[in-house]
Amino acid sequence: MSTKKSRLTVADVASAANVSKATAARVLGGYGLASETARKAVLEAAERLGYQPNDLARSMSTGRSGLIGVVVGDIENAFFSLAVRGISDTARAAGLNVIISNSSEQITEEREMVSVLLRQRVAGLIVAPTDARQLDHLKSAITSGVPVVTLDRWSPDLPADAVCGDDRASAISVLQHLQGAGHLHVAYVTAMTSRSGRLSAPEDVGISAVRERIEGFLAASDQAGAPTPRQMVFTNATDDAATARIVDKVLAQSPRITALLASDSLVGARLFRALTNRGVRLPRDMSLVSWFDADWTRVTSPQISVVDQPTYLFGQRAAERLIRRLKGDTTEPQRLLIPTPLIDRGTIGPAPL
Amino acid sequence: MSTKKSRLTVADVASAANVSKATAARVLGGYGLASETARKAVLEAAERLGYQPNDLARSMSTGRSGLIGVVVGDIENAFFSLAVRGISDTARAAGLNVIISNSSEQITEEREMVSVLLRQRVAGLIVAPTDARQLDHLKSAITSGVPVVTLDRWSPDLPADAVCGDDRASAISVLQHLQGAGHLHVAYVTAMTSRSGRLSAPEDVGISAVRERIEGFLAASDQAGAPTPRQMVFTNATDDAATARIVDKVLAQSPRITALLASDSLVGARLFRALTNRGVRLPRDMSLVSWFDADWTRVTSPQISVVDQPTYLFGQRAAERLIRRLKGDTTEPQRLLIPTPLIDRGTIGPAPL
DNA sequence: TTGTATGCGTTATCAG
DNA sequence: CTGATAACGCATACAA
Repeated sequence: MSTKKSRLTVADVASAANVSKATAARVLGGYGLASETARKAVLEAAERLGYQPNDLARSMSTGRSGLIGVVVGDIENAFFSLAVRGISDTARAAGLNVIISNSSEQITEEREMVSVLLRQRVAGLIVAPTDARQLDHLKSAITSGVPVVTLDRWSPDLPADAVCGDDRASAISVLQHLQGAGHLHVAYVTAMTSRSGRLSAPEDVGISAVRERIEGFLAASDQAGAPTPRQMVFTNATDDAATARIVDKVLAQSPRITALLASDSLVGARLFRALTNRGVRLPRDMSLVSWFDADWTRVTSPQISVVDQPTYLFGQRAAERLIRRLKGDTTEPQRLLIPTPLIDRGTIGPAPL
Repeated sequence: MSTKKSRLTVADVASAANVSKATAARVLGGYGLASETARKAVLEAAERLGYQPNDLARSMSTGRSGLIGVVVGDIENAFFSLAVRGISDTARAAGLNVIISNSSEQITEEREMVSVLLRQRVAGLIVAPTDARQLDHLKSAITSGVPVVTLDRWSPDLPADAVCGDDRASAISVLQHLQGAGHLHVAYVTAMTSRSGRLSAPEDVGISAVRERIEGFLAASDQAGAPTPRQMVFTNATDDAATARIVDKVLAQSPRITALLASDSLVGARLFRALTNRGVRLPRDMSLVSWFDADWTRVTSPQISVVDQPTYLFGQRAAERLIRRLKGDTTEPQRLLIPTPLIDRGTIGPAPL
């Protein structure tokens, strides 16, 4: 009799409590006025029947969805999953739910995911844009009133808050540190794909964080008088086999390369394995610095020197900024740079020779 | 003039195309009939205006939300983030979106998250229940018509599909393997918290996967004639310091413990660090096997022997099962056991003495 | 303080 | 084939 519909509504509670739908809605929604007696009757009825509000309907009415959308490159990567945790924790504390999706670092997937999230009427978006030159989908989100915060990446073309590491500066300071230890010939290795296996132009690097690190790398190399620094940027380190081939090239190169920079912790692990397999000893034969303080960097011997990117904090800050926007902050978009200090563990040594 | 409301609706498109709302809805929604001319007019207008459907409203109308809710113990843990990736990929391919939340392995948080997801009217739930003895919230979800699939964990009390590793069997086979190498005194180390630091009773282990592994461990120990196997289960390995204390206890114990089982890869890494710090050499002085084939297990030397839990596959299978349920499958709930083979890399050696 | 009536943007029914 | 019109579950002006 009573259970003809799938789930109960305010109307059911209202009639059970002998009040109008509006009154029941008011006390259940926690807004407007209601007498103490009415309130008690409604709450008692709701409890007894096991009423659960329908947030979908509420969102339709209010226009607010209570959802924020997140698009990261790859949730499997600890870099992002830590950031996601930071976002989740902060969002939840503010009563917001989080929908997460992956772009697999591909612009078509990123567009698709943003579109899906927009259709779900998310209140705001946190995105790690995979290509700084293709931001139209994010621009139009902003135009249509959905605030966007970019994570780990940034573009001057996009009027959105950004939370990033200080990539250019940290690349420079790492390189200077290495130069101080006598390393003139340093290579930068990234999983970014390219035809030639070497860097064409820094402008061709879609992920702004990587581009800025490379720019810093090139600037510091130039300044130290390193020859052909652009030839020292190796791309396509997408798996163990490809990375092993890069290591072979590196080891064969003359003048001898004495230090390696890994663009992220996955590349770092691949480099470490390839070097170890070839009997190269760290840091005696080769120095190594990896971006991101991943777990694995502290179980090797020696432990790996890293550029520490506190991505949980990235996530927290990004969520905080977004929440501020959702509360109506309309000040100028801000770019928040989070320091990413070098933690020199055991893989920076004096340059051999 | 034209842009008075925040976003456009079918009505806007309809009037722009000079058709009725109903007709516009039909072609935009891809249901019902429409003449070729009407269809063209509507699509053209939608394109021109930049119409984007409102999935919230659609969900309200249809009752289907197109969302599935996921509650894992900790998204930072590669075990879960891999599984989440498997879920996401599979769900997306079926046109479903995924809302992810963390329980932090605490039942109150798990309850809260399930409740939030239910209010969002998710179509189904994938949960890694943190306590097999507290499942009422999941039961009532099922009762109210929301299918549930449990991930990595399982309870006979819950009428839900489950996708798990074969924990009991793999624990037994690992122990037998160790026994074959002469190890009689083996310890099991877990991050589960307990007052005493040792196992009281297996029934007190809330996470069913861990309980089953411990049961297997105890059974195989008993059968091999190991004395007081229950004393060989060490709890509270929640961080490096606590784990180091456990290692001290282990090393001090007599008869000498010659092999360690790590309940997950975080515990494994902590054990590895503590052992290494103390100059214990693997596998000469101590053998070590960790559950989960985490990244870090292949950069140590020697590489770590692991029980391989293919959690991406766990996620895929769980999503597939859920999708099947959403399509109306009402057959008996099934428990899918996924093999978790031992990969013996370099940390199982002959027992010393 | 409470109730009535209407709107949110869809889908879906049912005459024309 | 098309067009009114009524849901869906809640919020909210406005009236009582």
